[in-house]
Amino acid sequence: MLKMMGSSSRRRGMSCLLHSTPVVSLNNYFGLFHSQSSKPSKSQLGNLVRDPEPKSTSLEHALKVFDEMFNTRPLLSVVRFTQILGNLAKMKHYSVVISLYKQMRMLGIGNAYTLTIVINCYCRLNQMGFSLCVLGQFFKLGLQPDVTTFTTLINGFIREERVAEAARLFSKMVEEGHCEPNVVTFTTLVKGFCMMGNTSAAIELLRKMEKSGCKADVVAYNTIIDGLCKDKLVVDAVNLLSEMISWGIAPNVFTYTSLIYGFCTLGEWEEAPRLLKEMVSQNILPDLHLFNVLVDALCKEGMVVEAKSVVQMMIQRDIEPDPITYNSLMDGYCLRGEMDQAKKVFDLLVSKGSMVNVRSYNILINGYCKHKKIDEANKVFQDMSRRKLVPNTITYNTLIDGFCKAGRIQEAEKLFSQMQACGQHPDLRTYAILLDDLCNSQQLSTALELLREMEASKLEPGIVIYTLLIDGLCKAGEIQSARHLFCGLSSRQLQPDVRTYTVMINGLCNGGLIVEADKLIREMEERGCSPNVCTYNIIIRGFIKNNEISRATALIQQMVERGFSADASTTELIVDLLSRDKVDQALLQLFKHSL
DNA sequence: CTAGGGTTAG
Repeated sequence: MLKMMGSSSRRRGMSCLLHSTPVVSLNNYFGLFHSQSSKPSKSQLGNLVRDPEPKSTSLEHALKVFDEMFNTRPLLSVVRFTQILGNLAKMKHYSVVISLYKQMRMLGIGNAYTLTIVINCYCRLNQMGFSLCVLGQFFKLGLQPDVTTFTTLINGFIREERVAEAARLFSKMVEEGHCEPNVVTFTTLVKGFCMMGNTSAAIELLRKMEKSGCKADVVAYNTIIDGLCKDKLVVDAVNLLSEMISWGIAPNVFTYTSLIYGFCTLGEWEEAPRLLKEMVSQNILPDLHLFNVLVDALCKEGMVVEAKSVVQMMIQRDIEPDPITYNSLMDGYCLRGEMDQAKKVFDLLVSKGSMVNVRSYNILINGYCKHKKIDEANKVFQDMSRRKLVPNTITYNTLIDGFCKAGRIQEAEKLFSQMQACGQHPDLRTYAILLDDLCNSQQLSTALELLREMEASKLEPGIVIYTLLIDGLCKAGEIQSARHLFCGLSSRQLQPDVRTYTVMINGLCNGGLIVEADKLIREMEERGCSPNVCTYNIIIRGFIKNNEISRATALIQQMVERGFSADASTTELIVDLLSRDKVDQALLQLFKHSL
């Protein structure tokens, strides 16, 4: 049932192919850039781009320079040291920066810039605790953190999705008079609000920033436009585009990437070529990142042929597709079940040097699992070690799920032990997969044991896990235990969500506990959790089956009023009811309206 | 010499 109530309802795979023909023809995508003539020859470019190890060479160089600097007397200026640290940080050698800084500190070298770089490195390594320790060092060394330091810390919290703490630090910085936020500080927090899906708070903050005399720039607008597009509020995003242009702020390739993504996920395919034309006419050239977004959007809707034509176009424009491009394409083929094509893309990645990565493997393994080719999936999994690639938690979860769905529980359990032995930690999804399977095969005591194992480990089972178990218990007829688990949620600081309520209501209905089910659907509403279409269908079916016609009628009315409609099996029950003349004309009328 | 924006898998 959990599957039926599906979480992210993003349309995937075949369904859309059946219902919609792509609006945009290949010619539209191809024809776009024909006006642009001069292109550099590509073979040389390709060689340049594939410099085997640019990172490590400059890393070695930097380390050598640093070593000499440490041994030079008198010591060189702190600025020289800090410059190199900054460059290493830009090359993402965060832990290297940190260890070099520790050596610097022993020699007494370091200023506010140095410390800010170090804070940023800890943030990038998701080590906010250490970032805050470095903030403490400012005061110990008699240095003042500035707006950049605070912005870096705010960004660190946001990277860990700790948006409330980010906002608190922002206020603290202002209220305690440390420093005034600038456009970067505001934009950082705006991003945090967007990440939480609170785009209206993000826009409010943008307005507040402008009122405080701090002008928005292209990055600030891009951040909000992107947030809106991800929330499918593309109309609002386009309005902000007009607004920024009216202020004389020119959009760039980031702006267009977000907008194209937004329109594509709405299925408004004709907008992508239009926007591409519009940007090219303003001399903004699409880059690899933008093309990757387009390829992925097309693939997610099953339009792999079109995606492939975009890839052709990239190559024509001397933008080399990267592993991300090919991984998206592969996933597109997997979604359609065209596994031979997916494998071809995979082989292409392999042939292009070592462009395959763990993610490529995960995509292919998932494709095989979803199309019931578990042995193929297993073969691909075995192949990873030959390429010295280490399977991660996602790899194991995918394959474990595949084995479970194929009814091969023993192999699934073997993999579970193997992942722990290999040091890949099971996460909440791992447990969800196993619990779901144990529930489906009625092994409830094992499931409860696994729950206890989770509770004992560092992983805190979330509401999803409890919902799975409540559902399992209900289906096994253990309503009392299910109810007990449900009631215990609040003492575990967990809020039931719409699925938890629905699962519990379903259990109560199946157990004939109609009054209690009726009470629960009211209670969820009172607690700010509205029933969805699934909840209504389940409870209405439950009521009809228990011959509670008047309760069912009331809920049908409520459901219709809220714009939901009955699904096939509920409809069947209602039609049957009507044919047996069990209900009054009012319900008949109501039901006609709902169809 | 330090901070902010767009992409892929369960």
